Order: sequence, then C-alpha cells, then structure tokens
Amino acid sequence: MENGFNQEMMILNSFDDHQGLSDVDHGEKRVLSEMDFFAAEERNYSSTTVQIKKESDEPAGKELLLHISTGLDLLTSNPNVMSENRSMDSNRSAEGTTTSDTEFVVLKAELDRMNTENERLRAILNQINDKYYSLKMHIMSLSNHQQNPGSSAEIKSDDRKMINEVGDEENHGFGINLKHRGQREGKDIGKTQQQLECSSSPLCTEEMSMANLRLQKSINSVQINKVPHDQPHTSKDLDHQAAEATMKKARVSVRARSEATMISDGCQWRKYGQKLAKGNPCPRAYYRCTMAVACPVRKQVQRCAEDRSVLITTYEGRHNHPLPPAAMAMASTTSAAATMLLSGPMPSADGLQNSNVLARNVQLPYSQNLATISASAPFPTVTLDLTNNNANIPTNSLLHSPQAPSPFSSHQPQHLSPGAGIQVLDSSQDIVNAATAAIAADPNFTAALAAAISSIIGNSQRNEGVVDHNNSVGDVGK
DNA sequence: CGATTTTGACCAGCGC
DNA sequence: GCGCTGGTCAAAATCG
Repeated sequence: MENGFNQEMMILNSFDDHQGLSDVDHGEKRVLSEMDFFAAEERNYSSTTVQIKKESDEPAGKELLLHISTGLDLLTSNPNVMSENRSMDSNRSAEGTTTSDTEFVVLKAELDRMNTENERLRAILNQINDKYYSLKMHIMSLSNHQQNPGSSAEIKSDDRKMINEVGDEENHGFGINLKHRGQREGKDIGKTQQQLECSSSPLCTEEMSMANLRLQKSINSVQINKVPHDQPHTSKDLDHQAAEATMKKARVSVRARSEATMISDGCQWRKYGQKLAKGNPCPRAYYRCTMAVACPVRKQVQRCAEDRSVLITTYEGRHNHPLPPAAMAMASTTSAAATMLLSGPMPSADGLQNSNVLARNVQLPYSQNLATISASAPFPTVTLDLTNNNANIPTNSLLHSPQAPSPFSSHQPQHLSPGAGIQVLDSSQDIVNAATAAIAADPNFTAALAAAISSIIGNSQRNEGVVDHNNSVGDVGK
C-alpha cells in the first residue's frame, strides 16, 4: 500500500530539489540549456497555513493543521512590495492615513492572492489524497482476492479469459519482436508480467518496481496456473516470450513545450548520436544515461515537426541504479505511464474491461488529451502530452480544481493511429498516473508546499500519523 | 586533460 | 538483392 503513496512522495521530493529550495546538492550535473521541466513559474510563495485531512489510517475527523512556511514572508516576499513598504514607511509620517490606506490595499490584495493560491493548492492536495485512497482500495481489493480462495478462483476464471484474449490480440493485432523466442522456459511465464511491468518502465528503478510487482502478484499466479512447469513450449508460450521481448522495448514519450534543447529530468545523459529522421526537419538526438556504468536507459529528444516549440522526449529502458530524488518525478511519471501501457486489463466504471491496451491505441482517462498509447508503432509507446494547452478540459477530469491550471492539453492527432481512441474510465492506476502527470506538469504547484507536504506526510507515515510540525516548518524555511 | 559533443560510418531491420 | 531508415559506434573536435 505504501508504494503508490511513496511514489507520490518521490514526486514531491523531486519538486523540492528542482526548485532549488533544498540545500542538498545531489551532485548532478545540470545542463545549462535544459528546460527545468518541473520548475514553478512563480516563487513568490509565502507563509501560510494548510489544513490537511489525512484520509488513510487516521480516525475520522483527525486533521493535520500545518503551518507551512514557504521560505518567504507573506507580505514582504515581493521585492516591489518591500520597496513600496519601505517607501511608505518613510512617507508615513508625512502623508498620514493616505499612505496607510494604500498600504492596506496593497497588503489586502496580496493576502487575497495568497488565499486564492492557498485554496487552489489545498484542492490539489485533496485530490491527491483522494487518488491515494482510491489506489489503496484497489490494492486491498487485489490482496483480498489473493487471500480468499473463492474469490481467487473467480479471478482466475476471468483473468484466464483475459490472458487468452491478450495472447490472441498480441498475435494478431500487434507487431511482435520475435528475437528472443524460445529462450525462456515455460515456468518463467509467471514472472513475465512482473518483468514486463518493470523492465519496460522507463526510468523505473528496482525499488519503484516493487510496487508494480506486488500489484501484479495475483495476476501472475493465474499465469503460472495456466502454464504447467513441465509443459513443453507451445505457440502461446513463445508468444508470451515474444511479447516480453516487445515489452522491454516499450517506450514512454513525453511532449512538453520548451525552447531549451532538453528537458531536465534529474538524470545525467550523454549524447551519443544525432540523426535526421524522415518527416521531420529537426534532428533527433540520442542520449544514454551516464549515472551508472552500463545503465541501459536511453532517450531520444526531438522537436515536433508541426510545432517546434514542443519538445518530444522518448525514454526507453530501465535504470540499473538508484535515482536521485530530482529524477524521481519524471521517473514516476514515465513509469506510471509505462505501467499502464503494459498492465493489461483496466477495470472501468461502466463495467467494461479493456483487456489489452497493447492491441489498440488507447486514449487514457482523466483527460481526453493527456496520455495516448500507440501500439501501431514498432514499439508500444505511451505519449504523455504535457504541452499545457488547456484547450478542452473535461469537467469530470480527475483534477477538477477550477483554479488549477491543468496539465492536460490538446493531443496532437499525429500520435493516434487510425482506429485510436478507446476511452478507458477511472481505475486506481489511472488515478495515480493522472496525479503523477498532473503534478509534474503543473507549473504552479509550489515547490515549497511540495517540500512541506512531503516532509509532513513522510513524517506522518513513519510516525503513524503523528506530525512533526517543527520539522516541517523548519525544513521548508530553509 | 578528462569529459562531452559532433559527425560520418557502420549495421540491422524492413519493404519492395 | 537492393535501397531506405533508424539506431549505434567511434574517432575527431570541442569544452571546461
């Protein structure tokens, strides 16, 4: 249960680092020309009070009342205001109440602005909590199925059917890389989906993979039952192995507006090639991760041909090393996206099941435009569109704060192959993905608040709900 | 001087 | 088999 939550925490921590509010230097080399992908546009945050209602394990009504200092004084954080204030102070004696009134108006306007911001952030925080709770329920449901033989049998029946569908659709609806056929024994198939989940998640580390492993446990048991260990290879075994090979090539593409040459995702990259790809006058740059020896993660960076202000970054592979907190935001986002890409069935609110997202192009939920899975490409690719166009935000999107700028944006139609557009409704994993991407893309999600909440919730996790107010405030104050 | 980038060559996959 | 394309390699150039 902690994994989904921790993932959110990792994101929050990463904000802290990206915003430069932490004194800790992670030693990562920053490319000057990089776009700071998760940077907030405004930093004139100030001290405020945030009321957090923890919905997980706390008794009903127990709330965390937090005073979050974002490092700047509420009414003096703006240099202009400060100078105005000084000026006003000097003139106060001379001009009397007129200056005082002006000051009051300025301060009140500032206070109103901060209150508005506060409300917006609170709404976002509540939504994150909602998603966390939803994910928790989902995982508990999976655990119950696993422990209850009756319900387990029920699942087995459904999942076996689903798996068969998956296999068939992989065979007929998807180009499969057959390179590694026959390399694995049938008994390994039970592990396949686990490995697919992780190995295909760009920027996914071993630790992050554990969450997915647990999530997939019950499904895996079904697959083990399906294929006896001593059974010789069948065509479906081979198909599973082929699918695994394909999964390892799964990619996550992130679209973001940037004039810089590369988005900052917290990792160190070394350019090893550049090519002019067909159909795009902008060259495609190839990078590999240099944070560890022989890290297999690579990424391609290319400007969108139709809109050159959009930078398309495509990740492939899985890190073989721990990631710095600064890299966790993108890692979580892409990992979640890839997990969704490969997670197979996604229960929907209308009772339907999308049995195999790989066989189709899927426009993911929580917005009409945020993420798209394309299976028609040589490799299964999920595209996260964070270009922040905000064109048409559905009223029922997960992040429905009226004041919150949405990361959801118009999706470029070129990402959709013919026949694309299956709408999948809410699931817990979807929610996590949505929250992850939304947080990552929301330029106004203040780093200070993120750091504070991260610290607070982290403490409450460790202390079973006991909040260390001093620590929270002190850390943020730095 | 080591690390990084550039850039042409090379290789593999794929379609015709 | 041939040509096109995407991806990678590696020597040279550049940078800090």
